[in-house]
Amino acid sequence: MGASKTHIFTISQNELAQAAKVLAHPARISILQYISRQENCICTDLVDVIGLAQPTISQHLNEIKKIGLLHGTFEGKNLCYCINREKWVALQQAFHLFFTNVNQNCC
Amino acid sequence: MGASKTHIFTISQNELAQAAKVLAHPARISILQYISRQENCICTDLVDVIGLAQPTISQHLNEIKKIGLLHGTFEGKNLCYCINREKWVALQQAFHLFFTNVNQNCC
DNA sequence: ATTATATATTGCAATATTACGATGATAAAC
DNA sequence: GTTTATCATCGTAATATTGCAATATATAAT
Repeated sequence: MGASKTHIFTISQNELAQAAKVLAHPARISILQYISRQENCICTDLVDVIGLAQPTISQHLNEIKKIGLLHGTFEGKNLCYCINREKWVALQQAFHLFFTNVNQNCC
Repeated sequence: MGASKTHIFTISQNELAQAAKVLAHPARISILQYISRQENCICTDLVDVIGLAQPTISQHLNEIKKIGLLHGTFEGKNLCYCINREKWVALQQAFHLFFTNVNQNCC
């Protein structure tokens, strides 16, 4: 096969896994950390800072955008990406709950 | 290429991404949740409960083991898997730090 | 209008992941 | 010793991910 059998799991299991997948690449970790340190952020910066080709950065940004963690607004020719704080906090909470629940019932 | 360029990122970025990758599959989320609800856990149970073939479950368990999140001890012919609480708490802390740091500096 | 700059999209190659049948290893039960 | 039960490993097919060159798009600057 090769594809995950998502249908045999719950929605929240799939959602958490999906979110984890976005964080499952050092480039995307690095991108999120960099954006959080800037007032705003343009792709060119990321290409220089991170050291991957422009299309690759663009793809990674898209992965992060897909789960609603980023929103970008064009300011002229520059695209300023920003973290969606609401979504960020929600995700943080989801991970927190998972870690806490598993740990509390742990054998 | 197809392989991540891990060498251009920091150790902690790679480690967090690596851990996220382990959580990036609903089967592994489900396995961890199930083990936490049991006194201990044997592979056969997981095969029945989750609904994936035994070799597939075994592979997923191995992924989780690789980052030290599980330790299994044989009790006769049964292998009892247990969550490594120390490692679990350390991972929880790593995710907590990441989420908090990014959020605090967020634009 | 033309050129330069910034980002997205397409197409493709290399590699990784997911899943399972078949087989192997080990220990309990008989 | 043979059978049964439990788990791991091997081999392999299907699919997903990663990365980049080439190209497209869109705005700014000239």
